[in-house]
Amino acid sequence: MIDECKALSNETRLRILNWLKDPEAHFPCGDTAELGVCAGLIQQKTGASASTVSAHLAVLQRAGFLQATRRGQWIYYRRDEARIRAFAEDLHHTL
Amino acid sequence: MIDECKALSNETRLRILNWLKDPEAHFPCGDTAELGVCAGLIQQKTGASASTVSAHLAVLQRAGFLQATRRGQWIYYRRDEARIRAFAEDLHHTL
DNA sequence: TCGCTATTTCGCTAATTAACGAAACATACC
DNA sequence: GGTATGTTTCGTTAATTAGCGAAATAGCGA
Repeated sequence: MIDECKALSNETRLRILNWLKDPEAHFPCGDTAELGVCAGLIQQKTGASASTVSAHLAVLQRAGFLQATRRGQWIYYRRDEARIRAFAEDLHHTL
Repeated sequence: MIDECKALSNETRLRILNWLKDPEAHFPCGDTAELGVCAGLIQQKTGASASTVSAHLAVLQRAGFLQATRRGQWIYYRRDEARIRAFAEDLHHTL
């Protein structure tokens, strides 16, 4: 629970999660098939450096909110909706 | 939302919130009338220093999770259930 | 293998958080 | 006012987080 709360304690990471809720709308010129959105597009949209965004994505992945799939030199990220929902409900019950 | 998530990103603070869910059960030898639990009892139960616990309680108060009432030299803390519930639901909708 | 692109990891700096003991402040009593 | 207790604030140290640029790694095509 603490890792998840820490993952959500950052504006950029909240934004990324929100964008990935509706990839087609937020990444119109990207191939956002069921694999998700590639790291490069996410990086561009945040306006931060590639290394910073990579670290953010890693935090979100470690918290269980994102799943990653490598396809060649591209890595696609998508939300793990089940984990996100489970966390939200768990938190609701814990508080 | 970020302040709230940060407030929850600490084991001791989570514990305090949980204890204050049911004050009578967790603080049996304390006067836990509707004012809540006095800071000294909370401090003792955490096992941390008074200054540390004071800082934790301040974080929880700033996040809106706790309300404080001073009665003479004692300060009593209680949960703000409405704010806690609102945050949990807001988070649920945001994620 | 080389050159290129995509991405992560590393090294660094700066800011924030966590914890403590001491000092300061708030309240009460004699 | 002096003393005592409860609590917060301050000053300090240590750990963690945030962000960057450079270096390293991963994958691809010629």
